[in-house]
Amino acid sequence: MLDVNIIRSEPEMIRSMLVSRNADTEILDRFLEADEEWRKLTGDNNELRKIRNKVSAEIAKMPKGPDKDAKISEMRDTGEKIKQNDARMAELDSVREDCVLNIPNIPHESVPIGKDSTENAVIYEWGEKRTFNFKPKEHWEIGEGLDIIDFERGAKVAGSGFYCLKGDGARLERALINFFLDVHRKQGYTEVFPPVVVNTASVTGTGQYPNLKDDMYFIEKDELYLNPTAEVPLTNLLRDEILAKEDLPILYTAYLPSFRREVGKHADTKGIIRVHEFNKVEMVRFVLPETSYDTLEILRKNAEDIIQALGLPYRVLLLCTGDMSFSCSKCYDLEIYAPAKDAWLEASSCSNFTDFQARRTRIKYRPEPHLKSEFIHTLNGSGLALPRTMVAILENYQNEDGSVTIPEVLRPYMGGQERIG
RNA sequence: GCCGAGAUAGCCCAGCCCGGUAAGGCGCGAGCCUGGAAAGUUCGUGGCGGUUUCGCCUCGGGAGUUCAAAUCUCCCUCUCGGCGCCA
Repeated sequence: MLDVNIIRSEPEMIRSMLVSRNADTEILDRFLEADEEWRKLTGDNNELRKIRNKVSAEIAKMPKGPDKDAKISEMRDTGEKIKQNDARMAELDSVREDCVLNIPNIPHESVPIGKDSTENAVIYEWGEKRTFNFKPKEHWEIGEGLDIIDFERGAKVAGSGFYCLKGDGARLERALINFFLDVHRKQGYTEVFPPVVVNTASVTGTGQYPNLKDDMYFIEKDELYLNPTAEVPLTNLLRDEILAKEDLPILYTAYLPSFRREVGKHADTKGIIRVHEFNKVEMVRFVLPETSYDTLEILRKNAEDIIQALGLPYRVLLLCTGDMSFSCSKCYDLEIYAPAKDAWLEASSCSNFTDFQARRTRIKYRPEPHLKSEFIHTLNGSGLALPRTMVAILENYQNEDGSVTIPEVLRPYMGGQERIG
């Protein structure tokens, strides 16, 4: 959510921002129109209330009689007028809120202008792509060959888009989760195990609601959403809190299953690249505003360290305005190389949300004692999404006989085992 | 699921029965005092707008009654306790 003062004072900047993000500008005009009338009525009612407060105090002190009755009757009309204005303001306010909740964050000046993912900037590549002296298999072939991924039975239990890991596959998943969390703990994050369901206030706070609401699983009876990303519960842990300046930065990490309905998305339906339920380890940072862009670089490094430790080739993308998600002002994607299709898989997204989420969640700090509290900045990065890391490991570490070598850093988590199969 | 008790400023808490400017304490900050500190004392310490001394809003959320609601009525949410059920 943007500061409404910015929308009022620089509407043309907001308009061109919306265009650069492929968003509809009609929302801006709707806001400005509603806001103008709302502000006028606010002023009117302020004035009417002032009169009513004053006269009510006089009434309290007046003796019974026609003078008093006249005042009361007068104030009855004033009260009626206030009530009418309030009703109109409530209408306008819901328009304003609807608009402001649907206006995306303002991209940082370093973000390239572009219409879609083809215009993202590749910052650099890391690692050597392995050369194979045989034709590398797809991850699902490897997984099924080793009986460590079971698509059919996963679908039997929960439906299409759900899968099951077995044996060393399940152990590898657990090893990765533990490894990721251990690394992040050493990087300074506090490990958290939050709820897997989140309420509407939480998904509104981080910006998934309303614009991504159809992509989340919703439990109607309890009005709860299945967690779409641990960014939601982690960020909302501190919702409506005023933090002490000396407590910042606050760093949380969590392993949590994530659920996405993936409506209308038909690419990558084979394998585990795009599924409805996946595990993910997430990092969230609550920081002082002036440090957030430097922190984004650190956050990205925190995620990169993991991919490097696994020895997987990857590249860093700086997303352009047209491809960035709703809440962020700047975002890097980390894509791991998958040799079977000669493709890059997005395994991490590291974003600075500036005060956009903090404003929605009302997370503040006091710069100096007794000064006005201000919104903090929030950042979030995946470290990492499990299925795509699994794909990259299976494909990059596969051997000609169908077995998979376990990356060295994971072996301590698998009882010293060196290969699967 | 049933019954009961609660929700008031950063924190604690009074006011509610009986409607009329939200009291007090803690913590924090500033001034006075002091050689310095403590103690003492004065002031400040929710939000928005205007910017000297002003106004409006704010008592978990919403609706209602009233000239006037923290206070009365109704609905909802959350917390705590008891009972029930339960991995």
